[in-house]
This record gives sequence, structure tokens and C-alpha cells, in this order.
Amino acid sequence: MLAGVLQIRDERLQVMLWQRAKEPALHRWSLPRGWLAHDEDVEESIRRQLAEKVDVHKLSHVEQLSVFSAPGRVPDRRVIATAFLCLVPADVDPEVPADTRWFPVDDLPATAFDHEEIVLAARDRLRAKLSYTNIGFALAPAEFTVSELRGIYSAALGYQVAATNLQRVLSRRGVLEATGRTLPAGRSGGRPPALFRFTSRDLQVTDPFAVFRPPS
Amino acid sequence: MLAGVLQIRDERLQVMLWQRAKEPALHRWSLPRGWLAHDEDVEESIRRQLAEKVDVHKLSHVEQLSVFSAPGRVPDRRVIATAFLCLVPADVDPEVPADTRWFPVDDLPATAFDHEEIVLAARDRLRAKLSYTNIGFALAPAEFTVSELRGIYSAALGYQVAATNLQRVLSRRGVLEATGRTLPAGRSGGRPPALFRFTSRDLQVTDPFAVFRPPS
DNA sequence: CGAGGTTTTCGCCTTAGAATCGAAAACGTG
DNA sequence: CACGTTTTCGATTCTAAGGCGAAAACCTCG
Repeated sequence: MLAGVLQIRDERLQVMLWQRAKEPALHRWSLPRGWLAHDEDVEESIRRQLAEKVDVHKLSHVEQLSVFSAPGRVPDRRVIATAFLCLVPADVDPEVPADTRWFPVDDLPATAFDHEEIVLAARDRLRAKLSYTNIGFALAPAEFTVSELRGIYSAALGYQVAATNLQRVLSRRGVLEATGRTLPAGRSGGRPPALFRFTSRDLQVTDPFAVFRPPS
Repeated sequence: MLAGVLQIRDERLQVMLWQRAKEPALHRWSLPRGWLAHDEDVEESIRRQLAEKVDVHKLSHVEQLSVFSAPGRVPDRRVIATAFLCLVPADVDPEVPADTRWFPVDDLPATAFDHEEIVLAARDRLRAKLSYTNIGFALAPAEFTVSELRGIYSAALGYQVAATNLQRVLSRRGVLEATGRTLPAGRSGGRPPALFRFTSRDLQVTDPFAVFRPPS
């Protein structure tokens, strides 16, 4: 089991990697891994082990990506890995071990085995779901301004999104709502931004494209 | 490894199940399963074993669904299963063993373990992808009329779709093209239908919703 | 061989969601 | 209190999807 832990840091989408201290793939960067215990399913297991090894007590989202099973993906040994996409809100800074660092997903170091492919799979899954689910809740703080949310979406998607459109689309879908409160007013002038939150912190897809829709 | 093999038969979306001859879950209906060999990845393995056990030489599509790992899903033994969605074109009738039958996915018999859940996951994955990919190619024959395709989509989605709209949407997306030829002319009168084909037999997603799209 | 029935195909119109743009609102600063 | 700044709102445009009816192309039967 491998965990692709993603978070928005410094306006970029980054992934948590640790540096291997042993052969094979000595000194290369690797995804956190873990082993399944007898009394838990894979998702529980990922959550437990990330809480043990690193200080990620509450991941905001965990989902299965895919099984990686190419015969030669790890030398000398047959290893089947189930990969996961794990998300951390932008406003926490988990304490991580000394051999662990964050890297932008679009600027990875030399990774061990097929871990680069897995990171890219995690990135692509996240980007796709940003378009048709409320998964932004897992990247954003509990409350935020539209500008902050714009920054998060821009960083995650890899291109600039318009704040106006973002707010309108998410509002119409009913996944975004105003708290009524507003930020204390900035120091550089300008209208104080309103605070928003996601209506739900559980993943929900917006009636997926549903082309060829039945008469409603 | 478990294979959810789906096909359109008799205007309905059906799944292939075999009846268990031993405890546990005696006489209950079960998905075809297989074990991974040392020199193949999971997808190759599914293809190989379905070709061995049943007469499915060329599945038109195979993709991973998800890992099922709940501790008690199989009694007395810890079994982790990777489930697959496998598709068979509507114009072939694979020869299957005597203990194997097809069942409509919306009218399943008593299944073994959590296999009903897996069948429904396969069904839902297929339905979702029909809306935003060209996956219809895996359910349809190599060439077909719009009416036939309409029947296939209606059966798979579980509701009636309009032939007009189906043709227009798929054509605009560039996944459907006319062969130029036309069917010999029916016996019941009516304009002889034109033959169509999918432009590609590889899965491709139509620029997925791509909401918050970048300037193109 | 022409009228009537059948199925396919095409074009026009409506609807809905998304993208763009600019004006108005609400705040600091000098 | 004029001015710059940032947020917010509204009007318009754009694109894809859905609905509907007419035209096309074929059969059959009188």
C-alpha cells in the first residue's frame, strides 16, 4: 500500500516523499508505504499508518487509486501495491520525519520504482474530480475567501481560474455557501472579503455529466 | 482477483456469474475469479484467465474497479480482491461452462460474499463512463446502425435515450463516424439505415467536464 | 405504379450551464 | 474626501445538449 499525500503549499500542489536509506533505489524519493493488518480494510490501514508515521491525524480525504502490479516494478521481489490519493487541507502543516519532504508534483526529484507514475495518477485523479465533485473541501481550510479558494484551485489544476466563475459554479451546485461573516478587513485596503465554507465535507459528485439524460 | 464481465444481451445489461458447488456460500452465484501468476500484471492475468475458463478470447475492454478488503467479506479467511470491469461486444456469444449463466444486473440472484456490491460497482462505473468517454465501442459491434446503438445505450444506462441526440453528441465529439455504407434494406420497409463505427477502439475521455477551463 | 406505412436522417429551435466583461460596492490611505 | 484596491454582482455571450417535426428513402399492397 502506497499513499500519495497531496497538499497545496506555497501556491503549488505538492506531494509528500521520503528518501530511501537502503538499496534498492538508495537515496531516491519514495511514497509512504504500509502493510495491511488483519482486522482492517485498506482505507482504515492507510489512515492508521499515516497517523503513526507522520503527524497527519486527520486527512481530509482518502480514496483508492489503483493497483500497481507490473512484474518488474520493484527489482528482485514481487510487490503488488495498492495506491491511494490522500489530501491534507492547506491550513495545516503536518510534522514530518527528518527524511521526509514536500515536492511540487510538476517538479519531482528522482523517484524510487514506479512512484513517479503513481504521483501523476494521484494528481490527475484530483484534477479530474475538482471539475465534477466538491472535493475542494479537502484542500481548503474550513473557512476561506473566494480569493483563497481561487488560489487553491489554480494551484491544484495548474492554470489560472477566474474567481467569478469559480464562485458561481460552486454556488449553483449548492456545494459552497457564505458564512455571513467577513474577514477583519485587510491592511492593504480594499473591500473586506466574505467568508465561505463548503456545505458538506463528504465527497459528492454533481450529477455527473449525465449526457443522454433521462427526461427529468 | 474478480472479473465483472458485462454484456448487452436481450436488450438488457447482464453479468456473467457461476454457481458455487462448495461451501462456503454453497449454490450461490459468484463472479469469475483468478490468481496472479509471477510474470504478469493484474490486467494481463484477468485476460488470460477469462480466455482459459470461458471462451472470451478478446474482451473489448478491461479496467480496474477497486480493491475490496473488508475484514469479514469472506468467512473464515482473509481475502483481498481486486475487482475488474470487463466488457464484451453485443454481437458475440461466448461459450461458457455449464455452471455459468448471465443475469441482468438489475435483477441479480443470491450472490456469494460481497459480489453483488461489486457487480453494482461495475455497472455504475460503466454507466458513468458512457456519458463522458467513447466506451460504447466496447459494447457495440464493429459496425452498427444508430438504432442499434441507441438500443445498446438504453439497455446499459437503464433508461431510454433519443437516437437523434445520441448521434449528434457522439459525432460532435468525434468518436462516431459513418462508414459510408448502408444496411441491405430491411424487410419491414423503412429507409435503410447507414452503418456507423467508432473512430477509435481505445478508451478516450472527452475533455472531462473541464469546468474552470483554461483559456484555450 | 401510386398511396400509405415505416424507419432513418436532417435542420431549426429551446434550454441550460459556463465564460467573459465591466460596473458597483466596500474598504484603506494620503 | 479623492484615489487606489479588492471583492462582489449583474448583463451578455458562447457552447453543448435536448426536443420536435419535416424530409428522405425504403417497403407493401391494392
